[in-house]
Amino acid sequence: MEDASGSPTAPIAPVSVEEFRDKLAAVALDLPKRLRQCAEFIAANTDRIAVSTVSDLAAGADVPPSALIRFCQIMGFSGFSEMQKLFREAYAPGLPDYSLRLKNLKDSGSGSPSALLGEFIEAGRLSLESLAKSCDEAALAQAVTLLAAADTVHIMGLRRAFPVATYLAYVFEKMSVPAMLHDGVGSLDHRHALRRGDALVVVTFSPYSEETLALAQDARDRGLPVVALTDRMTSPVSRLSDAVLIVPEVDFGAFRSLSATIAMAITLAVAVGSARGA
Amino acid sequence: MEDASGSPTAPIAPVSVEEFRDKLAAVALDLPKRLRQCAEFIAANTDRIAVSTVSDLAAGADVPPSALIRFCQIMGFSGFSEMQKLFREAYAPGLPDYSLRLKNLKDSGSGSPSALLGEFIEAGRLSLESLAKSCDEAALAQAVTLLAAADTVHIMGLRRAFPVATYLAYVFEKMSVPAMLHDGVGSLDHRHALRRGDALVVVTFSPYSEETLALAQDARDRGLPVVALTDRMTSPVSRLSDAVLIVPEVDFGAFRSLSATIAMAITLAVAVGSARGA
DNA sequence: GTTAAATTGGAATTTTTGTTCCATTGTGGT
DNA sequence: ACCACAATGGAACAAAAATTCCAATTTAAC
Repeated sequence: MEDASGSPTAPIAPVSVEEFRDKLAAVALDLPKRLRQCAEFIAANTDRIAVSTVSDLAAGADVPPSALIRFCQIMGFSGFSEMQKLFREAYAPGLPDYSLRLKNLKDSGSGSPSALLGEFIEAGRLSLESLAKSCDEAALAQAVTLLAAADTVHIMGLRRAFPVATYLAYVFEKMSVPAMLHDGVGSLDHRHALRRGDALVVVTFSPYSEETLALAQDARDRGLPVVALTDRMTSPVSRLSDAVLIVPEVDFGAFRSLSATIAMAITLAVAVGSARGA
Repeated sequence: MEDASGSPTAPIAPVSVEEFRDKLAAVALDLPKRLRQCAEFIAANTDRIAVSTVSDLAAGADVPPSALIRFCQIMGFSGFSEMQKLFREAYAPGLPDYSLRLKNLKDSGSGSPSALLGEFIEAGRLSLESLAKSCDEAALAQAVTLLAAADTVHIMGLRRAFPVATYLAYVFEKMSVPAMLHDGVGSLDHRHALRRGDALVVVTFSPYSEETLALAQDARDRGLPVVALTDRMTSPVSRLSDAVLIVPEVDFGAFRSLSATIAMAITLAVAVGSARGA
């Protein structure tokens, strides 16, 4: 800790990408040759820092690795690793402590209702962000195509998937898409409602209910298109479906915020409605 | 190149992220437990492969590092490093900020399903943020108190509120809270199910359905506590309720994402369940 | 032109990370 | 109940990366 006041360059490390750029611009001007090369190369390739090694970047800047390290220290970091950390965290904000967050969620479950609400809001927000990143566009497009071509769209989902199923049915109706909601009441009574030219949407999360899987199997046997809205790619409906939409929902114990699932459901319904030209 | 034909799992490593996803979906289905955990975690966090170490990812998937390496080999790579290389090369710093990315989504292909999904995600996120700010803690606490003291909790909500009502019913059941879901099928048949000592939760949004309002009025006349989950302070249920929970849902087009409403519903149910259990 | 200070390159070292291997555990079939 | 096989976890190992250090070189000052 000898840099308390005497160092020519400020010893405080940037804590954000913006601060980093500012400091870089400030420092770059009066720097010896090799270090300036570092500064210029880094300025031009800031985005590569997160995924490169010291030697990669050093080679790119045409300097020895040690020079690059020295540059990092001038920027205020202890070394390259610490600098890289900044960029790695900036790339995936919020998600690194995913599992940690769930733990916090459980711990604070016994607190006040509004604290609980805060946690569920956070869970929902995480789910939505995650969905934005991991959405399989091809599968979504495929699902829309299949459903848009169907005569009647059948919807099946029980237990915690039931709210989603009812919501889908509601929006389909609003969009003038012929849709039928299957509840599990009279066991498999409704399966004969599936006719040639129809399509089936199944919504199911672990633990996957037998009735839902049975209906999907039935539809598949008859050659009808099946679209699945589920939680895991290894869900048993995957092998029964022509399009599988994975929604990465953040659970709290047995409970599911459904934010991402609802977003996916409404998207599906509206896109299908539009595609039909209704 | 010794992998020409003999290996049980296809030995050809993906050369693009798309190929990777396809292959992942193909192999994930028949995989033992730990390896499946790997597959699912990787599927949900594909974007973090480029900037993480083996132990980071293994910890996230809750498996030992060796299992993750084995998974990489099953995917056709020689090890983790080779797999990571693919993602480091494909690394595009195109998503600096979440909200910015959504803005781009709106601007670009406003007709495609994934653009639409972006819209709904954003709407949901805004709703959740808004709820976090505007939550009436006193009303929430009051609602929990009322419902925790009730014998049976009755739930009513139609049309677009119906999914929320079914969700509430589901979570109450999970929390061992005696609950009864009123659907509007046989008109007002169920109103006699409301008995002394019970409480009612109504969920209703503009335009407020007559049946829901009627049931709330009925409960109030009989002196039963009524909790309302609604969209406006000026909603007609307000004057009929002992606790009014306002959820500021952001609409997109004619549709309601329900993210904030679901978050409020699950909070209510879990808080009531805890209060009763304690 | 000589000397002192600063800068540089690269070898040596330390730390971290990735990979392999084997003993233990679990599972399905006779 | 036993055996054979597959899967698993973790310790030992190997590889690679980051960091330090010092001798060689350059630059600036007198």
